[in-house]
Amino acid sequence: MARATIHDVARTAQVSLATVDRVLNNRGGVAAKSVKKVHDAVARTGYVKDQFAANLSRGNGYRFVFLLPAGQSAFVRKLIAEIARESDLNRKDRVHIDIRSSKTFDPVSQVASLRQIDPETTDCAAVIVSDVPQVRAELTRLRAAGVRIVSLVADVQAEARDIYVGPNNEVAGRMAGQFMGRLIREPVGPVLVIAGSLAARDHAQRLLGFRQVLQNDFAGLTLLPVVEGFDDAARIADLVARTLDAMSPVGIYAIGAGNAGLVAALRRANSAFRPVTIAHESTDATREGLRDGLIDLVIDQDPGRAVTRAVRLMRDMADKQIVPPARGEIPLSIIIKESLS
Amino acid sequence: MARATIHDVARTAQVSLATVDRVLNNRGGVAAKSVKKVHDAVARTGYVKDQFAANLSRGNGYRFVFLLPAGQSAFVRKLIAEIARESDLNRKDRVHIDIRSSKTFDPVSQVASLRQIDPETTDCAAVIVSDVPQVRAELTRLRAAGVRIVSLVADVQAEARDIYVGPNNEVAGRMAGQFMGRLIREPVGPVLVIAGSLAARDHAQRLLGFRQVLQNDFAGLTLLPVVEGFDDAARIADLVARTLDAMSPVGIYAIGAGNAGLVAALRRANSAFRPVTIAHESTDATREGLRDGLIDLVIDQDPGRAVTRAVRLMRDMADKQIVPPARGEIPLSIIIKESLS
DNA sequence: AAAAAAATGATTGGCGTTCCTCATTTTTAG
DNA sequence: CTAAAAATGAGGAACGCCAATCATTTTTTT
Repeated sequence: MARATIHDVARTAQVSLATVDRVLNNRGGVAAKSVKKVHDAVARTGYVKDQFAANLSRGNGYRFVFLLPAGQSAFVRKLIAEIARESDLNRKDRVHIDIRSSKTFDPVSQVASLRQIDPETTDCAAVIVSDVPQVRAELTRLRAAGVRIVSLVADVQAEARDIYVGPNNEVAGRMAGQFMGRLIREPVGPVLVIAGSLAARDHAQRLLGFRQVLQNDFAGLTLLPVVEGFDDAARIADLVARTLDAMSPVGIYAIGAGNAGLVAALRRANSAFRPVTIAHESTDATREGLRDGLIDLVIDQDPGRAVTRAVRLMRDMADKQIVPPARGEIPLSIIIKESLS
Repeated sequence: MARATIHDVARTAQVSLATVDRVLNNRGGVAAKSVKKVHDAVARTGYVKDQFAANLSRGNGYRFVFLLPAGQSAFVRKLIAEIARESDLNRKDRVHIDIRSSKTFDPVSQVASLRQIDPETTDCAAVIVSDVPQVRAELTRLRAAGVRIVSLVADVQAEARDIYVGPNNEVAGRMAGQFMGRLIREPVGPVLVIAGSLAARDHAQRLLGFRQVLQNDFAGLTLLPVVEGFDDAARIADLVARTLDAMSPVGIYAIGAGNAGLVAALRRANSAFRPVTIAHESTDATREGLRDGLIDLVIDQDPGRAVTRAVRLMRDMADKQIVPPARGEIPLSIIIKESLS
């Protein structure tokens, strides 16, 4: 049996095609009882809109925007590559993706970029932005204008977006804590934590989770004062080198980016003892660290996956499907030396 | 600028629409120089087929078959649920998925099921089957008849399928080995390995990887003779209980399913000492084990992800896109107590 | 009961391909 | 050079839905 069409729905609902159309695309001006008749008929016939025909007819496809932090960070570069890839793969389905950028950690620049997004010509935007009032206001405005908003990688307040696509960062921190405690053969001593910026919501949440586990399960480990490295490799290298000398930490947890500095410092350290080191994101620097035994474990949020998922959900949202929040969660992967191919 | 259509291609190629169509859908009967003209025009205009229009016109959408092992294993149940979910999500895009099953580990039954697949009415099949000659022959026959074949979760010989979607199982085993060595505070003593069946290609590969790492990096750990549990919980429970008493292993690596038995045996064990335990797949049993501290770490191949990926690739293949083999690889995730939400 | 408003029906053209058929032109073979 | 074969052109119908317009019927208001 072929699939049901609006004709079938009209016939079983005993109304005209025009009325079915009015109901399905809620153009209004339909009596309540007719609406019900149509909905019943939809249920009875098992009608599902043929998205191909719909898109073909409407003419326009999917117009998406990705708004990313500017800059050369390995993570962002990877993200861009993945978006380009995804864009190619979806071109045959009329998906058009526009990549834009705003200054990292700069709400003013972010707001400016958001203002550039024209609700008339974009169906959905995936953004990596700061969770601050001005930005939230702008997001809310866009949503009101009909642009669906996806917060990517770093979440914002729930009211300011339609869905969050990314990992659960508190869980990430807890995993880091657990592995830290267990990979240190004798878990007693100071642990160094380097964040990018504690104003970034993802970093703050990782720290929170990490703290929880250390306090509960590994009382022997003490947290040195958390330092902010602002994802700057040189600064981090210096910082790590000095801490290694002064405090002899048994563990290092690098929450943010700039891990080339971390690896460099560890490589130069001339002590026989090497702290258990955990970092985030699979990049050239962290993979090199893993390979050479300088980093023990990397917690990765596969950007390819996040992008694929984001595009998928954007399509579904543009198709007016209901998207449950859980569908945005992407699992974290753990990478160790052995996972490198 | 709107996207190019075949009309644009025809115009810039200076040929008729009919010729463009003949070339693009290679119906033959076109002079070599016209073919070239068309291809050039495609390149020049940046023409990409509008899959919506194509599907609408052709009438039929995507007809896929999943062939799974029968039985009540938690993994298969989850797989089925994920396929159903994916099927729902894709219905609007005219994807129709048929789920069938064959007796587990039974090539004869598998061949029979494969024979049931009608090349006329199916575009692509994703199968979990044994990698044996009869099955391979049947797969090859199907491929020749125009059915694209995806080997799911467990691979088969490359010639017998179009692409493998699943994790790299040797890497999985290596990861297990590395964590085994590092999570045991003092890595000296015997390690118990339980496989489902060493005839299953995925299990054999995991064992291979595990062995490699233990031999190279953790010489203090010795492998007890590998036992086959045939994914049977009762048998495994008995086996584990007896080994715990007799050999006091410092580690247990459960390669296959039936982990309810493993957890039960560990729970009943009344020794103060508990071996470091690593298992595969996130199921009720393994999650319970993690939560209660009986299992230390689970290596998971997210079935949802495998299914999503499989469907995506099946669509791309049905659309006659070139699909690079690497796109089938799905990463492994590591689950510990802390990852449970 | 008449007038106004609301609801519904009927119909049309178009979206970009696919898959036809039939006519015409060009090339090749004899 | 003619006949046959090959290549090309021209055009139309269909796929299922959308977005209109205009006509007609039903309901509500005065």
